[in-house]
Amino acid sequence: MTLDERKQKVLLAIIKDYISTAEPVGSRTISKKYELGVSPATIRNEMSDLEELGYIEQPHTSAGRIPSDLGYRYYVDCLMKKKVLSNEEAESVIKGVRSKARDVGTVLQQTNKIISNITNYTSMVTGPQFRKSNLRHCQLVPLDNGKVLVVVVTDNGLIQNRLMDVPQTITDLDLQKISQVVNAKLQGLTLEDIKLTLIKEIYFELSKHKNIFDAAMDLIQETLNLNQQDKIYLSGTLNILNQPEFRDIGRVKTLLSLLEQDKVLKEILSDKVNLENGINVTIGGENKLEGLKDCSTVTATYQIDGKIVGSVGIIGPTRMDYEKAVSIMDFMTQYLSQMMKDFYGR
Amino acid sequence: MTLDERKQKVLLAIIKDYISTAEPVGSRTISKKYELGVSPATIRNEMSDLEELGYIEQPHTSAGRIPSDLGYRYYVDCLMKKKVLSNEEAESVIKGVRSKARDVGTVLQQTNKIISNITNYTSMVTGPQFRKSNLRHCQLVPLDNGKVLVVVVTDNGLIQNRLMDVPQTITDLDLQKISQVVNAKLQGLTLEDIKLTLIKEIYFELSKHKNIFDAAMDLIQETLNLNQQDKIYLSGTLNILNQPEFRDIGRVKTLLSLLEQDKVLKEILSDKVNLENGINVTIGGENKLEGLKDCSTVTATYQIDGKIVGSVGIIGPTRMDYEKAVSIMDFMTQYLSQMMKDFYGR
DNA sequence: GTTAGCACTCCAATCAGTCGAGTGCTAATT
DNA sequence: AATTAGCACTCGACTGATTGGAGTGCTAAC
Repeated sequence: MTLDERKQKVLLAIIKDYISTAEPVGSRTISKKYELGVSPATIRNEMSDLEELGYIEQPHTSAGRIPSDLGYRYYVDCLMKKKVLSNEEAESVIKGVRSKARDVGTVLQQTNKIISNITNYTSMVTGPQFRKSNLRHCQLVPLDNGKVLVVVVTDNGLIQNRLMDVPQTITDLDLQKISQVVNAKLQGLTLEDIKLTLIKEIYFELSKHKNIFDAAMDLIQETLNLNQQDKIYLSGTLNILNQPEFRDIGRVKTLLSLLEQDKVLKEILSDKVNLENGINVTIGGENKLEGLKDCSTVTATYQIDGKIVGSVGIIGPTRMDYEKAVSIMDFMTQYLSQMMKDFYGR
Repeated sequence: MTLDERKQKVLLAIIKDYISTAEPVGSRTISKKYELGVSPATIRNEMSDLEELGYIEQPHTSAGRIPSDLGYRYYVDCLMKKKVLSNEEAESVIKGVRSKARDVGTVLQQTNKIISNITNYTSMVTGPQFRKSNLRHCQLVPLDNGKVLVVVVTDNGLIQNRLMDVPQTITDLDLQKISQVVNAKLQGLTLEDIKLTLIKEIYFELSKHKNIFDAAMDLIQETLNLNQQDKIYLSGTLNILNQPEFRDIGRVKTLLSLLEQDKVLKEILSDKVNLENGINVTIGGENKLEGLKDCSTVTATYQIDGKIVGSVGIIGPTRMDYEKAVSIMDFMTQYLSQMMKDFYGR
């Protein structure tokens, strides 16, 4: 559905004004603040039409209009201009991340923080997820007192370890041998591969040290699995308390409870991950979750070697500054892709 | 200061009633609900006295009375009976933790969760802190592509690791040798010991592999340091939203912002850690932090081999159910001490 | 020392009245 | 045919007055 030019202008004015003031906007305001060169009465007629078409609504008679979900949708899809971050802003972002960029975790966390600070909404990031990670190395490190440290490393750099007891009868040499066998047989394989065939083979070879081997396998499995349900970083949760639409404690509670659940965050981030462009906006009632009906989310993905490996998201009120949100997401995901290349790329 | 028996009863009644209803309590209520055998008028006189003494106060004329900080203090110190957890409750706690008790972190987290669930307040726990930890083991694990994994284990079970690049010219054997030397020289030592003397000695021995050794030392240092500024687990932050005294968004924000800062939590937990008994109650204005003036905290410590190594804390409104809070803290710290013995004790 | 009785205070809730912002309609204007 | 001025109308937000109830403090009687 396409609107004539003046209607577009009116809708745009309403949305912009409402986004910045959070108050219903009336015909007089528009004709004064935005230069359309027509009288309030004309605007009123246009508004009446726009309301009929479903793009705006009235909280009650004798109040101004506010955009409906559909109105926002039209705005995001057709009216909004893509803004690019100013050089200054970009600089400060880059500096903010670089200064602390030791490992992937910190970079993600830092990026996240910056997003929530700039936007004043809540933001979240998932770490790089690889479809299947391979076992890179497994090592049994003997400590004193019959304790053994099991270390598992995957090819995407995840490291997990666990302390375990072993009978004193097992020597360092035994451990070395186990390590060797495990590595020789399983290195480079995915979890599925490992599960499918090879275990029996090793069992045979290592039958003497069955329980140690079991423990090691346990950790390997856990580690290789862990990637898929990776950590989600969250930042700026309390920012929603600044939004006038969340002056009600009940709402705050509902939303904060949702944000506490990783499952929910994951759902938000992975919802429409397959879209071509990358940046995706979900407005108000478009959200599947009941508790997000008054919120909008902006999600995007970042890449390594052209493959999508993680996502970034913002949650704010439906009355969100979409222009800003989108432009920041755009910049940040590009930047993240860049940074990730340094860590993982070939 | 000691009060006559009837005044005590009246004060107790006011506090109990106020804790459970959050409404100022009047003389009539007391004479009806609590069996003191006297008329409202008499109660009024007593209340007037109690107010003069500073134990209760009136929000405004013609309202009932509410306990003052001093009143709560008297209650906690003199009037409150120590309750012991019922067998049922204790059972369910134990079950709740046991079922997931794989490592120390999970136990602490689980304990924490249970505390906040039972009390409906916010709770926090610090992990075991040892004054100085010793290096137990350091291992360089060669991976492919010239990557090396450095693993450091301390005697209290903390494990850290880091991936690093080394020139291809270094062989597995070199690495083994470095590991050996480092372990031989540094095992069992604290950070101070290591810093002071031995480094030069090793430098000499390993002069060929200076940069690898440097990296390893870096991680060792970091790991041995890490204990002191250990992780703090937090649970049930949103519970405060259930409290009527936090119906105001501004307050919620202040408090939640405080709880986001580890520094603040640490301060709360370590404030009076040296008291004999272990369980410590800080009421309203007794808190040093301005933002906690309307809150009370209950903190306690747990032990390993008789030494205090960590603390547990609850934060709630001043109108807190101190009896419940204290009894749960009592049980939980004992239980934690018990559990820790399994992990670390001799 | 205790209590009944009563005047008094103050909050909370309710209601009427007013104001102003904003609309929708109509008729006049361009 | 589109635009606009004018006007009646609606409705929420605010104001102020009124009322009811909970609770106190004081006094005098028991």
